[in-house]
Amino acid sequence: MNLRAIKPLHETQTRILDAAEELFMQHGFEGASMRMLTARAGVNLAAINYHFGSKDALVEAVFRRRLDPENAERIAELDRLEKASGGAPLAPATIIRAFVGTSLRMIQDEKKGGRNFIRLLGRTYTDPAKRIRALIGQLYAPAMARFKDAFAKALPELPREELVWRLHFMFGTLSYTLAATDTLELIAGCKPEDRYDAAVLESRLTAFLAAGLLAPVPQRTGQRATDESVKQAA
Amino acid sequence: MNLRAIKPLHETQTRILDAAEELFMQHGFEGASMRMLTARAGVNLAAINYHFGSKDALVEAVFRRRLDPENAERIAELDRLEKASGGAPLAPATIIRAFVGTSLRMIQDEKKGGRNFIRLLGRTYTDPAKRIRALIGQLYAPAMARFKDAFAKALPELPREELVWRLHFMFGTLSYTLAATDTLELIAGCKPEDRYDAAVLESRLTAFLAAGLLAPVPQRTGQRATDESVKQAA
DNA sequence: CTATGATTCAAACGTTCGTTTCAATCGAGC
DNA sequence: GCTCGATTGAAACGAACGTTTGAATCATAG
Repeated sequence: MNLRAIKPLHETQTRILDAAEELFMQHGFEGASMRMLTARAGVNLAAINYHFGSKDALVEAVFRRRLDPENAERIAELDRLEKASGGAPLAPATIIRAFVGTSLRMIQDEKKGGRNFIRLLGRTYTDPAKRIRALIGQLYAPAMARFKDAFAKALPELPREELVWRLHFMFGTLSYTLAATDTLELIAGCKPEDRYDAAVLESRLTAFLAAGLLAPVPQRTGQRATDESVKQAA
Repeated sequence: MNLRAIKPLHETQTRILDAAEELFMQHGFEGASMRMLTARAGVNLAAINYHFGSKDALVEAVFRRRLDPENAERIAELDRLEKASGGAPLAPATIIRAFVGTSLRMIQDEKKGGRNFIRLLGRTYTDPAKRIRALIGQLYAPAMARFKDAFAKALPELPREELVWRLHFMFGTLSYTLAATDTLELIAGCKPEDRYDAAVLESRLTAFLAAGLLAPVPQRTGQRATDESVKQAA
């Protein structure tokens, strides 16, 4: 009674999700219209509302399809690493590589979304729509908490507040790197064919991020004249 | 013949630019409609087309108003530092601080746009619309080239390709940090009142970025199985 | 005061948006 | 073969979009 339905249903839904992934990345969520999406997917205009309910629900489905497995994999890898170390704290670079590597592996695996989705994801972190950022945050929260604990265990001497900031910086570097396609050409001519070589990029990113994470904690000399400016902003 | 016109003309245009800065940040360029913008600015619906020509031209004006002076200031500060050093190469952290500091100073100075514009800017780096990214790139290009040369002089031993990547990472960290408002709360509870204390943030960011910039260059062991994946992506 | 050019105003333009409707089509179960 | 729920199809919905129009209003120069 349901076997019959699964095949073509899954087929249509998948085609819509694939088209949405690509067009959302190219034009944004508001810029990609229902008519563009359905035309690209080769389905009827009404199919999105029929299968997903609304355009907003489609956006959520696009992210859930990729992020739920990805973050599960991320956490599983961290579990594996900690189990293998037998209770000894992991090296920070190892934790970084576990987090970064999972994202970069998506680039190479078209089945997991490839570059399309990962660039869409990078752009969405800073999307102006609060609803969308909230969705992303919610999907990332468990993995984020898990990795934060791992870092705290690996760096017991680093002040908690400084750690939080540095995780913020690291997440920013990763998401921006995955999203940006122009800055690199802006800074200097860059061969695009090795720009997304995931293994090389993973090494570069891990080296950069690990060094930043382990940077000496700056003495807080900067607090002199800032109180008033904070107050005026309130 | 023109003095009379300057006052109210400037007044209306400024009100529109201020409203656009805020609403573009909150809703994005497509999400903020002409009717929202003019209502917030307290001007007639036709005023934007009258004074700026089109909505697209308004977007460009919003960025030009802030970025042209900002990047001029950035370059001037670098000139000043190099002149003061008397030909000796600058410390990388000094160059970073010059770049980062100019952005962060905007946060504290409402006359220069304050948080509103700087967050709008951070979000725009990854905007899906090619036209907008091209505009931002064009406005940043001179400052970018200038700072790239300064870093190359400060780090003669760092391979040029690695430097370009690390500038990419650094620019990403900065722009994401300025844009993101949610990730920090996601990672851990964070007192928002010191989140945008520019002086403290400048110290944190500079320490993080300088460490990343000076990280050991990773040996490129990652190139083993990546050739095929590069080809399949082409 | 009158004439002139700049600016504001209310109203409407045609287009496109996301969504809905309802008939047509499909495919398995009795 | 017929029935019935699931899916697709073509067409239309009202709303909102960016833009344009032409008259009204304003402030100055003569």
